Amino acid sequence: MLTRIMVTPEGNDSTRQRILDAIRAVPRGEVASYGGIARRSGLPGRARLVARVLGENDDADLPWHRILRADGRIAFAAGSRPFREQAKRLRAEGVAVRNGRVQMAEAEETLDAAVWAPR
DNA sequence: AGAATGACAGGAA
DNA sequence: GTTCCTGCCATTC
Repeated sequence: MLTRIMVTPEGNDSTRQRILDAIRAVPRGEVASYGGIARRSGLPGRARLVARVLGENDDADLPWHRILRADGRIAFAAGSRPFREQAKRLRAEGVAVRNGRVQMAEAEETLDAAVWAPR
């Protein structure tokens, strides 16, 4: 039916797939923001969608721990179980985590270069 | 239909 | 440097 085709917004699986791919593209030892992933997925301004997809994800191989808020803070409540787990995984990759946050200004640029730079 | 919620972001204070 | 407030998007009550 036409209605069915026309109504499909973006909550479909292909959109989620693009987001997951962008997350998988983040190199080990690097980090990215929710908004950054959204932008690279062709979905500027939909950081919260990225967060939702991550929350519903069940793939153990997905590097979910490399995704932080734009200011470098871990998105989970400080001290919570997932919060500690994320900090642990990041440090395991050599990422400095200080008071639940990392300096990601440089990391973002480095990442952009790694992902987008032609050379 | 209106309000509340959340792994967000950006700018103001 | 931080904390606060507003805007956003999608989903759930």
